[in-house]
Amino acid sequence: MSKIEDTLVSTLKDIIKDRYDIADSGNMVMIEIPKDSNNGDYSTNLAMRLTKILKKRPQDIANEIKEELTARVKEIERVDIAGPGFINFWIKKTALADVINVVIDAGDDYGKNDSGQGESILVEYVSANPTGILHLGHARGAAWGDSVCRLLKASGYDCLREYYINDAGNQMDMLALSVEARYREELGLDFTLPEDGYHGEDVKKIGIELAKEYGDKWIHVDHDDALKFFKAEGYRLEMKRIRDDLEYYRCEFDSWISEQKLVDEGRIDKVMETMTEKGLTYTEDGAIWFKSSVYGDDKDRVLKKSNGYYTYLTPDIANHLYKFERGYQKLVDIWGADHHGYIPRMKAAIEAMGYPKDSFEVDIVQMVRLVEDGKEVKMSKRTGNAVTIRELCEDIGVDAARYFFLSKALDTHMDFDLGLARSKTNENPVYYAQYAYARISSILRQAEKVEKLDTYDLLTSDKETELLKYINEFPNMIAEAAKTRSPNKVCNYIQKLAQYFHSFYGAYKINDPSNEAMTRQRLALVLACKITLKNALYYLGVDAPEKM
RNA sequence: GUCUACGUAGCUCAGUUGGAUAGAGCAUACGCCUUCUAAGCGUACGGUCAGGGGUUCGAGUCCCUUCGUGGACGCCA
Repeated sequence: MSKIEDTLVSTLKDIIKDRYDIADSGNMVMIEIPKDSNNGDYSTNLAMRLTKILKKRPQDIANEIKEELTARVKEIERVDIAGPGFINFWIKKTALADVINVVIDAGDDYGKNDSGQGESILVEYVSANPTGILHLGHARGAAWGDSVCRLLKASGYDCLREYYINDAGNQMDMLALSVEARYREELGLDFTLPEDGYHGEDVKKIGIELAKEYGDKWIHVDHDDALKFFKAEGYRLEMKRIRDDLEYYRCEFDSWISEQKLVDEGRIDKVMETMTEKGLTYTEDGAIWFKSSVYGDDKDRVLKKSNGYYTYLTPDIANHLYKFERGYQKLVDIWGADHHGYIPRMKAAIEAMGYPKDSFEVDIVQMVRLVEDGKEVKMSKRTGNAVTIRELCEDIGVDAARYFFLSKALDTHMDFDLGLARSKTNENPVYYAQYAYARISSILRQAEKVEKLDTYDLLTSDKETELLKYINEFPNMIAEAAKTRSPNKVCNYIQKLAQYFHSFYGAYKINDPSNEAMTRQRLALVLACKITLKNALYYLGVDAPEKM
């Protein structure tokens, strides 16, 4: 929260304490920036909220608060009571401009805040199986998860970005068989690709690579050894591809958790054991079931199949418990919409094992439809398969891809307009924002000197005030976006900031040799604007170009 | 059929624990470059917040219901 807002809130709290003896334990006192600037620089609905407690008319309460407020806060220029009891206040222009020096001093750190108060939070995202290429379905969740973590880190959360690798299930055996088939194919031998196997280009390439490197060596060894080899190599090469794609897409991870490692450390058997000891399981039809319906799931779920193998659920429970065991207070997973029905059973497991139910949250990524010229693009033209992340980014650029995915709330079905993302025109929001940045950079390059000043008394026009107020809001917005895990708020902010800047630019000539004092003050404002815009783009993982 | 999300302007979407006359961008129409990046700015047009009911000082927001769309309903992962 900025200095002025801080002052306002704490003063309002003091006032209701002193005058009405009401201690604000939660967030009774809130100030907001009215949508309509005729309603003040800031506004509070405090009087209306107190009306029930005090049993007085909101207008009367508002008037009492107004008196106290004008007496106590010197930065306030004017206070009005409006509508049903809103208290609106105007801040002295000179106080608003203080933000310029705050921004310039903070630099890359402007926007950082401590709203997270060190809460530890583990975010698991992407976690695609190492059996195929990352495609469109992963791209939205990947950009989202990455940006959410950038926001959390900036807001003082202790955040760990984690990728869970499903490298132990029977899909890995299927991968081995698929790789083997492609290997044989490349060697010109007869082969059969399993029906449930992986038919993608990626596996085919792995077969070709292995044939090139090893010749027919793996045809002549013991078949089990060969399969072990194909599994290991398939896994290694698939993971390498995934990591390369994610890096290219600017998604970073702090931790890669292997399911196989959980198996080797005995964590899955341990979970099974503990759940049984706690009486959470029963045996039926030769399988071991988890009484998940007791904890809110639709029905009970199998943990161990009658053939003795675990289902997908059991290692995943171990995966999540391991997060708690490492000391994380809060777990956030980002899952595709097709896993939606899986949430209740995982929540059930977490609750059953004694952890608070709401310490685990899942953000669901709704489906994305690729659209071009008004028609849905289902398949890649090149490969005939699902469109991959890399293919998408090579077409429209990483900046546009990330920005588009981040600009819509995660839980809405999204149409991704390829033509729009590709276009380098004003229709495209990414270019709108980046253009503003390039324009700012150009202005600053041409200036003789840009520096902090002691006073900004000339920045009093509506357009300047608008910019100042909005720049001042930035750390609040970041805190809010982190708390609600909503990078789309940052996109909205960027669009509006760019708009304010473009409008300001259109109204005034900034480098004006005939008015040096004004030029210096405006240049400092432009610099603050540049820093804010750059930082905002950083939280999205989008580049801020100096030139376009 | 059951569960779960979503439904806001012609299109794509915002809308911050319920607040003031529901907002942007695009599209459409009309203006603005001998001047710091026109990839820009400005003006206008555009709404039964899917329909209905309820909760209250106040509902796009919360609850119920109908309709529509997507997804999930395996001893798959």
